[in-house]
Amino acid sequence: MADLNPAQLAAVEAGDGPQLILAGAGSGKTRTIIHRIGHLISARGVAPHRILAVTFTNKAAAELKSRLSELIGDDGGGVVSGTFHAISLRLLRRYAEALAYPRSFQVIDADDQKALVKRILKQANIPADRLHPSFLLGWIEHCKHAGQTAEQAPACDWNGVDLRGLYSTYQQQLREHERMDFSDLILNCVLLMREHADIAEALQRRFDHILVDEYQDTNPVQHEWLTLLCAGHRNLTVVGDDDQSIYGWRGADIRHILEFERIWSGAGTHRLEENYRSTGAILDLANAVISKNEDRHDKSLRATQEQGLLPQWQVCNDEYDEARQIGTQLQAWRDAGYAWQEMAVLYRSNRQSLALEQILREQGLPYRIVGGVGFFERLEIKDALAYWALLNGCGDALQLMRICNRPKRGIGLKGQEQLAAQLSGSGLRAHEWLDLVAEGGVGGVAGKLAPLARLIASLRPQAGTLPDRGLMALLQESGYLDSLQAMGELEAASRIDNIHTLQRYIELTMEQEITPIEFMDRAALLQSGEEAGRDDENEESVTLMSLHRAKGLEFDCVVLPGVEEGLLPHQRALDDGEAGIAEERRLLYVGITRARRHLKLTTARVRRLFGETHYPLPSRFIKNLPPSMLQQDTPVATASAMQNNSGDMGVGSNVLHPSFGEGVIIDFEGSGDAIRVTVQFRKAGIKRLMLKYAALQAA
DNA sequence: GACCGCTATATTTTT
DNA sequence: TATAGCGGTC
Repeated sequence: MADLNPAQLAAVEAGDGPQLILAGAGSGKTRTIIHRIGHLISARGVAPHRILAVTFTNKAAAELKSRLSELIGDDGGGVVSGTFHAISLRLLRRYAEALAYPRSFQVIDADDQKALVKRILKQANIPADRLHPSFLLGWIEHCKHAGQTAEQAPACDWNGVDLRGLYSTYQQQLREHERMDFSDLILNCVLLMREHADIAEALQRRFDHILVDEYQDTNPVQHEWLTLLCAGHRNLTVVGDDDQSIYGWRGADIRHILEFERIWSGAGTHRLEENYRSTGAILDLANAVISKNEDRHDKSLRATQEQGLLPQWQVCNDEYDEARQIGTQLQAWRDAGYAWQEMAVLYRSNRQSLALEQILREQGLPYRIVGGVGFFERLEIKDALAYWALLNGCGDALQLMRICNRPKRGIGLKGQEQLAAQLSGSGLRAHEWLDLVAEGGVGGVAGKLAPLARLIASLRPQAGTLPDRGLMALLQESGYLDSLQAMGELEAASRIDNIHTLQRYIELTMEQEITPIEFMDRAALLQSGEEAGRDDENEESVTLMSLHRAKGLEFDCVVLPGVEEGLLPHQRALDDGEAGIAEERRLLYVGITRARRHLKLTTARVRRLFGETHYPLPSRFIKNLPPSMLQQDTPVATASAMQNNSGDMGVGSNVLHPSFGEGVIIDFEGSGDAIRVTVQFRKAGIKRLMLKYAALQAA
């Protein structure tokens, strides 16, 4: 451990009791956790299986495991590590019955969850304009994040609708379908411990040490989860950075890390402030930006790398100009010897990728967009998994309903209702019921399922054996694969390709001799195809993704487009007042600190969003920075601009614009070439214009 | 049951 | 401005 710095070493060797490790961006956070775990095992004699390491993503959990094995060998494998959700699910599998759930319950995904809420609202005859499904779901999630069951949730009347009642209905329906949603995984674990002292005690005795990564992102129910689990020993080590708390909108409460020392009396605090990632110039900018936030642990990153080049700030004409400038910059970095995969463009809103995509394609630069529909959320993957689950004897009613008419079997909405009623009336599990159907033991519409049921019954002996040929045979012979062809050749090919990826993943995973339901758990908790064996990470291409997705990653060269008022900070965050702006500032901080060597920020003078034209001001976050921190690069605009003599105009002047018509200036800002005016147009409303480019005339 | 056209909607989305 | 999903109609 000779290569740890003093602060890291102190954190690694800190004794029992609560420990807070404030780890700035690029300060060797993961190394420190791993070494601390290693220290607990080798120096303190803690048994590996009595250590629990909690993360937020599967990727982080996997990295932890592999680096731990690297450091301490086989013992690393004994450490229990996983996401909050994965660990919770494992506990719930064992104790589900205490919550009146069958042990074979499944996890419901976001799509099915939304469909369920929609159905509930429809049944209750509540139209979307009175209560929007996503609003209801958001409210329920909010309650769950706060650790509130339907009974404990606050009474809430929305347009005469009782939200708490609907929350309760939603839970009932989930239970009837034998499903839990993602938030339930955590909340139900907490309920288990709240309501069953014996289980709580057993779980509290299970681990001697708990370590949590990305602690700034914990929400109240996760906090309670941790509090309950380590109630016996209080050996809780949390690692995080309050300056990187960007999930407040998902219920994360930054106070858990800000007030850690108050919440956990006697806590030790360790600050990791030496940054091994970025150049000094990049860190100077990061520090300058984040220091404007008020509620934060006082710390600042120190560079260990060379000072490097100043980050650049470029003002562009519009989003297409911005994209072109970015393309030029990326090419310049490439010419300087950087690989494409060492570059990233990180934006606030996914919509920003549109113009970038278009221009980068025109310029012939390789890029990949991260985001969008996750692998396991794809239609064909969900279908294939439903078939697989039914084949392997763990499918449920939702899965049967999903595939009963795919391919077309002549079962319409009415038929599906009938099937659902028959199935639930039988009291059988879906696959048992299907066997009954195969034998011709069910009448009515169910008859239309008989061929499928018989096919499944005939293939079932092949299920669970390796190599697993059952699924592909089922999809082929049931006509499912053929039904994909109806979507067009290209699309069908890509979907079938995805199914083959799934097939490989199934075989790979089943080698570990896990049960079908455990396999379904993994699929439910995984979201990307990367982990499923599709590896486009190493592709030779520039990465385009949202700032949120970029947390935890690093690149040699980073571009942050759209550093503007309205986008960063986002308009919608401004409504949340100071707290909203602080989180947006942290988002910019996260973006800046992703860069190792080169950083470029851009701003557009004109940005079209949803068909509306905006004239954004540069972000407040980069205003009033010392001029030595950013190299401003503002080329002469190419727009056909009319030169105005601003001397003729001022606040109150009447003006005329060729497309917006008559208006009056209500604000004036800037000087020289950078004058912005805010104009109240009589018909077009308030617009901000760059005087130099606006064809604005004194009227 | 399929198709077409209208309309609602657009911040971020670790699980 | 772009798109997905829904509802109406054939």
